[in-house]
Amino acid sequence: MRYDGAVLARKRFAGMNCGIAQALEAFGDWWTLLVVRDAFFGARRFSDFEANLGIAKNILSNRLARLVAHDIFAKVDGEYRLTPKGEALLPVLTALRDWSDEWVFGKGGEPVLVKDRRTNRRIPKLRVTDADGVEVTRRDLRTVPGPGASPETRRFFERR
Amino acid sequence: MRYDGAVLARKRFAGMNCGIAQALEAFGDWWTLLVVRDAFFGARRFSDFEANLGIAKNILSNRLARLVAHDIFAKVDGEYRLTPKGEALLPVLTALRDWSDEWVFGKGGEPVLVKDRRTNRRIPKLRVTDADGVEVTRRDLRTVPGPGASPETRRFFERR
DNA sequence: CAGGCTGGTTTCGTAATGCAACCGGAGCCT
DNA sequence: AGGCTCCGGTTGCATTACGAAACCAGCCTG
Repeated sequence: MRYDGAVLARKRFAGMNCGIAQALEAFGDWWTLLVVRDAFFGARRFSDFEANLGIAKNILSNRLARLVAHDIFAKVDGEYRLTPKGEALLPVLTALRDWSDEWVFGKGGEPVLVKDRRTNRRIPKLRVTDADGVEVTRRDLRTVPGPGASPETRRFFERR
Repeated sequence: MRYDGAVLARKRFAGMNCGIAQALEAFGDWWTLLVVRDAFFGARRFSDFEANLGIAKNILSNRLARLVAHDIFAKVDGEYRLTPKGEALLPVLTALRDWSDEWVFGKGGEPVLVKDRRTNRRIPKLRVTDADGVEVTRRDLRTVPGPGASPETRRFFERR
């Protein structure tokens, strides 16, 4: 299946001036992020993803095409490989797993553990910190328009 | 609209033995994470979300109900507030923004900047590190079944 | 008590999903 | 050559979810 650019563009956020919306445009549906996850686990071929996920072939085909279109996967020698842009999703996947380990499964209920291959020690949870490395919460943060802010975005922050 | 538990359950992954799938079960569609983002920006009332996102009322109603069902929001005095479980999504949102800032907008194109309220310095990007604080990549990692792994999950890792 | 605002629910057309069947090429046998 | 069987899809079609707009019920406010 060819990626026609319109999938998930129910209401297009492709032009939305927000990084989170942009990220969701690239992999913001049910399957897409699971496909990426499997790629991190080592899946490369169409049949790898198909077997691991139990996804319908047409949907898988569409999602892979989309990921290639977004330069998250590259198709070489009939295999789908993570690009640097795709590899850069590691913190996203890690944050999601951290969250569910803590709030869905709870301590001792983690279905998978991620360890350092050499030291065999667990990877610590991601922390949002200030420039000095001190952990911060939502209340310590201030969100301001950046250099790429649209007029609309600026207006939004002025209103607040 | 009442949350009937079936939304997004095209194929239910609610029981899937994977944290990422679990996270997606809670907020795995287009709008839901944007609703959460807006809550982090300070939105509390139905009309706040509606105005910021331009979302249809029925969809918003459904998503809010789902977020309440998943204990990410709590409805108190007619307002939707982030629970601790919801606040814990900060690293997820941060990871998504980090990624799009780097790979979609590029340096100097960031639509929004997140700063420390006191020091006014930017929050550094999230890094996946080993136990000593050294940044690691996908190739440094090994994924193993955890204490909560289902037999199916264990089999999957044995096969590899 | 008319009118407006908030916070929804209902209706209904449209778009995405997912199952199953089909298909074309490559690599074997024989 | 002829036929078998994977692999990697595409096509067709029924089902389901999504989303825009209309509607509605409570609560203020004048």
